[in-house]
Amino acid sequence: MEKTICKFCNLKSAAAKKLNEDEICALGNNCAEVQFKTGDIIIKQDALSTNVVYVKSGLVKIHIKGPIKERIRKIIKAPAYLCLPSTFGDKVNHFSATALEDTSICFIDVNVFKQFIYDNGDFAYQIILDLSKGELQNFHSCLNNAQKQNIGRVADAILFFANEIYNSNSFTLPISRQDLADLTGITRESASRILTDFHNEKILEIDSRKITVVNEALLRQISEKG
Amino acid sequence: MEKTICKFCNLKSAAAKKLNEDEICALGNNCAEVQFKTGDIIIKQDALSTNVVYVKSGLVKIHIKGPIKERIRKIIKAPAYLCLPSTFGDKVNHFSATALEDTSICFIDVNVFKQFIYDNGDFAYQIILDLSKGELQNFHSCLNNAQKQNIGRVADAILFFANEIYNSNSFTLPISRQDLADLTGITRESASRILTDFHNEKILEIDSRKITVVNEALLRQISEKG
DNA sequence: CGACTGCTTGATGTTGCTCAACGTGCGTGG
DNA sequence: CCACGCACGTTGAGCAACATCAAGCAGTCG
Repeated sequence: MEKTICKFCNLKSAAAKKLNEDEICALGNNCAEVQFKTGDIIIKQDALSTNVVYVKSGLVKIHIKGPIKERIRKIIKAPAYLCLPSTFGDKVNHFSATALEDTSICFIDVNVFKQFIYDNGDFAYQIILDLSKGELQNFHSCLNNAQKQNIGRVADAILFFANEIYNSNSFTLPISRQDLADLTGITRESASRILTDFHNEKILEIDSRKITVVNEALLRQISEKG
Repeated sequence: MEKTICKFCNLKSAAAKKLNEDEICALGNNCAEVQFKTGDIIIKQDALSTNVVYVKSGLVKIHIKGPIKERIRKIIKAPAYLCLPSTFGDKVNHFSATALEDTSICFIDVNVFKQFIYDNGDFAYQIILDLSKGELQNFHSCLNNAQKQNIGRVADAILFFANEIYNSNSFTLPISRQDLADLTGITRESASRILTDFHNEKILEIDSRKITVVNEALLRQISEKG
């Protein structure tokens, strides 16, 4: 039965590790795991958010359709909760989520989740930690973006993929140039231009979506100088 | 004794209202109320954050010294918790807070606060709600700012003061032009220019820091169009 | 009264967006 | 199978928005 699935899951969140035997059973009974393929939409903006969404494995982009243009808020790597604030702060999703690679998602009944917060202080505290860290991170990225010019933002994005996502100087970009532009808040043309600039200055090796960071020191310098 | 102070305080946060008799006593015993005058620094960036900070009354600006220039993150009106994420997510403050008018602050021992989260599910849930709403709000303001041009941001700021802070079309700006610029992420000169533009176009009546919104509809339109 | 701060205004340079043209790969329908 | 539309990517030219630089003005404090 499903009961056992969560119990023996080795990809539990920090909060879920604090649950006791009974609670884990409750979680198993009110939780559904779903597989998504690259490009699949996981949750849709403005839809009712009736579940807590946990990314068990894979890679996801959080994006939002603004009044003017699409914006990618961030890229999330498993394991992580997706948009907890949406779930609690409001009834509807404030953004969409799309899988960037094959991804496993657990949908958890929000009432069960809420009950855990009420009953299990350890669990609640972990969630609060999670939210706090998320906000700090989010805030800093906002701040950085606001002060940097385009070249710095693109450098940031490249370093983010290299260091945070793939832990390698050589990787395949999981998104298109348009998406890269939406992620950094610039235009498709600017993104393209800057990438070729980086290539010309021997900072990156680029073969369509395959990217190798050649001169990381310089890239980091560009990122920091803005 | 201090015990009674919190108990009979009529400016309790939503979370504090969920505390029981004993907990309120504990709060009273581990909480210090301090008065700040306009311009006083309440907390300082990079200092250790050993207390939860609650704004009981008054007005506060949260600002951060970036690598390039000062940035004002937001203006907070009582009652509200200040930078909970900093307190839990990290040991040091990620920003400074300065009083914009005479302000009452309660410093609460973080361990007592933490204990409430562990022991009192209602309390924990209120904090989670608070954090969630904060993040959603924060996120939307980031998004807006990123897509808007200067004139729209200034319009935003004026509307914010008129509607959120003073609930009046006529008010005295509690900050300098430089601060307004830091708040909207533009230069002092641009802020100044845009204000006189608004004045010339009969959108605002301006007498140094005294501002009256004359044509709110148009201002709102400017804010929305970007 | 002079130094200083906060504010305003104009002139100039830079950044990055828009628009437009063009190449490429992919899927669809005749 | 080819023609066609379509999404994606690249490149160049022109222009609008802003920051920067520079100068000047009013109020204030020692």
